[in-house]
Amino acid sequence: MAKMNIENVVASTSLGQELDLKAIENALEGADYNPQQFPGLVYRIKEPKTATLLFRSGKVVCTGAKSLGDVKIAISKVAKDLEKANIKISIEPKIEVQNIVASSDLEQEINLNTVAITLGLEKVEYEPEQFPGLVYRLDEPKVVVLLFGSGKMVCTGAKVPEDVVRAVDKIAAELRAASLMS
Amino acid sequence: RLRKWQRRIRVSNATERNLAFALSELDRMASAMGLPRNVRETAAMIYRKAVNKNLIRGRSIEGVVAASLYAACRQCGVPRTLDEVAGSSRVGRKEIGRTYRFMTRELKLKLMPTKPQDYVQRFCSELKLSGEVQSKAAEILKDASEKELTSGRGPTGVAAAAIYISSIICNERRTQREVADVAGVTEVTIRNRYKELTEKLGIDIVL
DNA sequence: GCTTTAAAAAGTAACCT
DNA sequence: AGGTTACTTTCAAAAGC
Repeated sequence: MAKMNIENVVASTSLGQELDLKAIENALEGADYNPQQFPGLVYRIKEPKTATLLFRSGKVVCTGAKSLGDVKIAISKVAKDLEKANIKISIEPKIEVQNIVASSDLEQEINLNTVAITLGLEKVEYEPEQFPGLVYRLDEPKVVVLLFGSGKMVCTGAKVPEDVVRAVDKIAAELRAASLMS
Repeated sequence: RLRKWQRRIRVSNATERNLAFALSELDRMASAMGLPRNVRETAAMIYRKAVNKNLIRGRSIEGVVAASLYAACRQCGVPRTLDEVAGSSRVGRKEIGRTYRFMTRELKLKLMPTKPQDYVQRFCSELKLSGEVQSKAAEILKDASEKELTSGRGPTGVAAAAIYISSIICNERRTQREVADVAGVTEVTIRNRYKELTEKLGIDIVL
């Protein structure tokens, strides 16, 4: 019933050692470093298609992965590339998922104006002038869901896939309870 | 003790000075936007409430004034878009929007989402269209709403298309460009909304 | 608050033919 | 009139302004 698709996973970790970003930029293809603009070096790899941010402190942020498994694969590849380019990584990176973005579908058209007025106390924001989606903030799980007139949704802020499922189920239940959806 | 009094006087002066500045800025913007007195008074009331709740901390007076005006227009049923408000302010659209969200939250202002119908009178007046066109547009918008043709679409764009269609039906035709300029949307948007409304509401327009 | 990254949703906008 | 690209919204981490 709840077709949920993970679209993006953001995770962080640390290589446990300081990095010479200038040297890495020159050694790796696909590495961009503009300290004037941003303190992190951007390293893109094609498989899994991701963009990893490397910081002088050794802290790492991986974005773009389509699954939790891809995050591990991507970070392992980045570490391997760094070693090939002379930098030896001594520790096994402990990965922390920071955010999961997923899409889902209620498979029914929704009247956003009615939803905003009916459930519009503290958790709903709907400004069609600015953005077509209704912003729905949940406390438990602590995520934000964008609900569109088509019934399609985007859930962000989740730490684990289960948060997305719970959020979608919770919203569907609330809409049904208010007869805003069958 | 004398010090204490002097400080109170200083604070009092600063508070009064800021309030005076805010109200003059509010009046300047309201005049530039051609807003009626009731909207100005509502905005001033909202601004005073914001001051009383210390919502100005970390924000500019001009930003809070602009957001107060934006909120007042909506509360009075004669909304202006954030772009229109920003056009008369030194503060950008993005910040006015943020301040507006913050204020509605803190002051518990429960404003309804803006609807296309809220713009019909103003746009028709600027286009010098008759009450007949306004009524026709209102009729179209009512049907559009019932058939879920307004969810997620920009209210001004839907209103513009309904007015464009009505102007043709009532033989008071305005071009897409004329309506687009008044509504602050592009001709492409009017064309898209026009196509959807005529097709899904079964309106036949013979050009 | 900003800067940078990625990604989806649906609408609107900008630019080019 | 189309078509393509791009921006709007949401989220989190990183280091530093």
